[in-house]
Amino acid sequence: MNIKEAGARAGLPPKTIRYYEEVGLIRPLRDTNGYRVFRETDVHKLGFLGRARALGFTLEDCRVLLSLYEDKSRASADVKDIAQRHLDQISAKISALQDMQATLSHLVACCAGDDRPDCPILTGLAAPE
Amino acid sequence: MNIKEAGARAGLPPKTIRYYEEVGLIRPLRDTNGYRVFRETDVHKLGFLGRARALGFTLEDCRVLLSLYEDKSRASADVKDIAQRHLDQISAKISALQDMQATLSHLVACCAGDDRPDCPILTGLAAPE
DNA sequence: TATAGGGGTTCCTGTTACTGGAAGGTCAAT
DNA sequence: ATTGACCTTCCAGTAACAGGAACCCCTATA
Repeated sequence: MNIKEAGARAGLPPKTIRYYEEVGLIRPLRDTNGYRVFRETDVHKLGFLGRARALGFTLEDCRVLLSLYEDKSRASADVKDIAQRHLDQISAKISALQDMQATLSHLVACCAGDDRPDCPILTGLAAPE
Repeated sequence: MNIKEAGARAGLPPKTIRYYEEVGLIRPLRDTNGYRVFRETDVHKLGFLGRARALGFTLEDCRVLLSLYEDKSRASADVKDIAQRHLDQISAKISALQDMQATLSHLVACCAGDDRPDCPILTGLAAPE
C-alpha cells in the first residue's frame, strides 16, 4: 500500500512517516516508480511508534523500544527501565507545571481584570514575592 | 555593568541575555569597546523576563507582558487574559501528562522487569488494549 | 488523446528558546 | 610582555515535525 493508506491505518500523517524513514525508524520498500510500499509489518511498526509517541517517549526511546520489541531474547528489565525513567520525567514535568499553575492561578485570582492598570500579575513578575 | 554581572543579578546566563537582545526584548547600551552596558532598568527587565519564563510563558507572551508592564495606561484585563490563556494551556498539559502517566504506570506495574522477554509494556505498545 | 485530479517524490525553510563552540578583540594584573 | 578572564560576533545543533515549492506519476473522463 502507499503512504497515505499506511498513514490512515497507523494514525500518522505521511509527513511524519517520511520523517521516520529519514531517521531510520522504518524501512518501507520502493516501487519501480519510486513510491514507498508499505507491508503489514511496516504498518504495525508505525502503530507501535504512534502509541509510544502518544505516551511521550522520545524518538530515541522509540528506537530502542522498537529494537527491543523485535529482539526475542530481550530482558523485560531493559524495557521496564526505559519506561520507569520516562515515568520519572513525566512526574517531574507534572510537578513543575503544578508549581507554575499554583503561582499563576494565585496571581490571576488577585487580578481585577478590568480597565484599570493596577495588576498583581505584573507586580508579581516585576519582583519576587 | 557588564553582561556577566547583569546575568548573575537577574539569574540568567549571558547567552540567554544576548539572545533576548537579538530578539528585541531588551536594549542595553554599548560601551566604546563594544561591550554591552546594563543599567538597573535592564537588570530589572531581565528579572521580569526570567520570572515570566519560569512561569512557562513563551517569549512572545513575555514580549507582550513586558510592554503592558511599561504601559501605564494598560487595562489589567489584558494581562489577566494572557495569564488565563496560559493557565488553560498548563491545565491541558497536566491532563495530557497525567493520562500518559496513568497508562504507562499501569503497564510498568504489570511488567516483571526480569531477564525474560515477556513484557506487557511492549505488548501494550504493539496493540491498543 | 489531451487533460484534470489526486496521488506520490525530494528538498528547503521555519518552528522554540536557547546552548556550545570557534575565532578573535579587550582589560587588569603580574 | 604575557596571562587569564572577560567580551564580541557568527555558525551549528537541538526535537519532531509542518508547510510549501517544484516536479513526477497514474487514472479517469470528455
